[in-house]
Amino acid sequence: MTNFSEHALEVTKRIPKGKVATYADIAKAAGSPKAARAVGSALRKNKNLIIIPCHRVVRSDGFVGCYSGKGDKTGLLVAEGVAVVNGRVELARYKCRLEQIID
DNA sequence: GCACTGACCGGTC
DNA sequence: AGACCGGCCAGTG
Repeated sequence: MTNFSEHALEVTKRIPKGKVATYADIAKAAGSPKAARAVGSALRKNKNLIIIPCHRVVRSDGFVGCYSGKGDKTGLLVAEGVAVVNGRVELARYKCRLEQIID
């Protein structure tokens, strides 16, 4: 596991229940604002899937995006109280500030 | 070390 | 508003 992955996963872990964060924001928090893709790669390859709420990570537009796991992110989000409409969430409502959850 | 891939983003058409 | 295109970055063969 590289430093970037660790950081990205660590941040993802801290996303509060019922909230979501964008890949771009996580990338920013990880140290590379443009590395949104890399964040996705890290989450896809990571083995800590069980301890990481990767389903709380959505795209900048609010679209849920893809998911390597079995269940679907959309369903999990709805189960946590995050309204998902047409495969997307209301960022204005559920997006959380990573700056505040990072120490 | 090069080249391809991918859970992406932003700007244009 | 919706679709398209190129460019990001890190990981893997």
